[in-house]
Amino acid sequence: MTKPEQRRRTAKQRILVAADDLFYSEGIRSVGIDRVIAKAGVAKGSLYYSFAGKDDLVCEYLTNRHSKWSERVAAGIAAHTDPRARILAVYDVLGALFAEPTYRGCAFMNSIGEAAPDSVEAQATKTFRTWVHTLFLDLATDVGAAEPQQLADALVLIYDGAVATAQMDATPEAARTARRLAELVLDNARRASVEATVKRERLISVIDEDTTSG
Amino acid sequence: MTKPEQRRRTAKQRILVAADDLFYSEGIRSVGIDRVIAKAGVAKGSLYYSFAGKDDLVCEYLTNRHSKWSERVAAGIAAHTDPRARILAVYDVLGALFAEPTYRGCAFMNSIGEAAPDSVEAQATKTFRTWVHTLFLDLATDVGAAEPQQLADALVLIYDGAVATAQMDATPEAARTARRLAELVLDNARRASVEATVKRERLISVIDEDTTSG
DNA sequence: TCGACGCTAGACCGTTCTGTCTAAATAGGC
DNA sequence: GCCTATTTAGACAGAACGGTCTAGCGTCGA
Repeated sequence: MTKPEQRRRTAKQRILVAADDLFYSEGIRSVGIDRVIAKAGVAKGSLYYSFAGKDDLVCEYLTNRHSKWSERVAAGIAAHTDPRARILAVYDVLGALFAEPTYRGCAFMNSIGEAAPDSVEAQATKTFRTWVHTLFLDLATDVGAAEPQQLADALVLIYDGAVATAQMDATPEAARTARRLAELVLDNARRASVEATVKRERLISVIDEDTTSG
Repeated sequence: MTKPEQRRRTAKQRILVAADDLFYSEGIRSVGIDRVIAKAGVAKGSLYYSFAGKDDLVCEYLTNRHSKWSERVAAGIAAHTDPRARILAVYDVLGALFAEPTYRGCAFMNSIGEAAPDSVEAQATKTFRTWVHTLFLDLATDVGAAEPQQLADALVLIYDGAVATAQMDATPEAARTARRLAELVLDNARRASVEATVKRERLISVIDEDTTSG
């Protein structure tokens, strides 16, 4: 048994690091097993000792991408307490991501573009999307929106738009545009929420009057 | 010389139709030459007689996608005269696209996800993106925005977001969300434009007073 | 000391890939 | 009918693909 704390990285870890780099920057189908093991500096047998096959490696690659990204977003959100600021923080984290020279879009978006509908990529993407939607629905609920689902849908679309625009135009500026858009949507949602509250209170007072007089 | 109008489709045309279907639905790298010619019902020699290679075929596939889509968008815009309605029409065309059962996202987005930075896919995508930006900048200018570039950036991001969301969540609903967002952005831009006009007029009247009194 | 575990080097297999080539058939314009 | 352009079927090449297998090496816990 090797201890988890060891000086030199394990072969499996080095494979995952190499695969992450290559798969993300060049696409999954474009990168062969041989290139992964060459970059990792391991023997072919090590790959098939640690992974059931390429699909298994791809699955771990996407799973790691998911967990690392969700942790990063969670950290960005956790830096704020104000519900509105917590939402906008997501787009700031995106901005930092876009600014990285290695940025090449969403790993899941890129993977399903070259994968079959029933592939491991599709499954991982489905899981990832569930996380995205849950994230924004929770945030939209916390901000006290009159229609949280509608707000969440808008925020998800803005999120996706930022990711896609930043990739295709190779500019981190998309994050600022997304943030501005999110602010606009939040302002609008707050206005709608206030109006709904006013309406409700008016209705209550009418009922009260009615009850009192009746 | 064969006339362009002939009963039976040319081998090249049939190859292009088959390639479009396969490349779009399964990804470029995932689809081999053999599958294309099998679907087209032509000999392998016909493919290499009409195209320099797979890259050339890919290039024509993307070029055709670009021209067909830009024509479709142009037609949607042309159905309206009001500048605001012309902008919103783009998202309605997207809605019709998303509703098609074969929809699988943006062909360019999918292609660069699996391609090298200096590939024909990247080149075609660059051309496509220039068209997207020009389209929205022209529309934003026509609507009389105070800052057309800023408005165009927002509309592009909403466009990209709709395309990405619709693909990843497999729902045409994204087009409606995008349209609502676009309306919000346009309302805001109009407000900003009016305010800017008021400010300018105030400034002018101040200068006039100054000139008269001085 | 020994055996299990993690790993290595590399040969090897069958398949699939893009692309070439040959040789013959089928048009259509003149 | 002739000439050229187009198309056919299929063998073939060379490379890359995912994956298997063997033989052996080091390390570390029991």
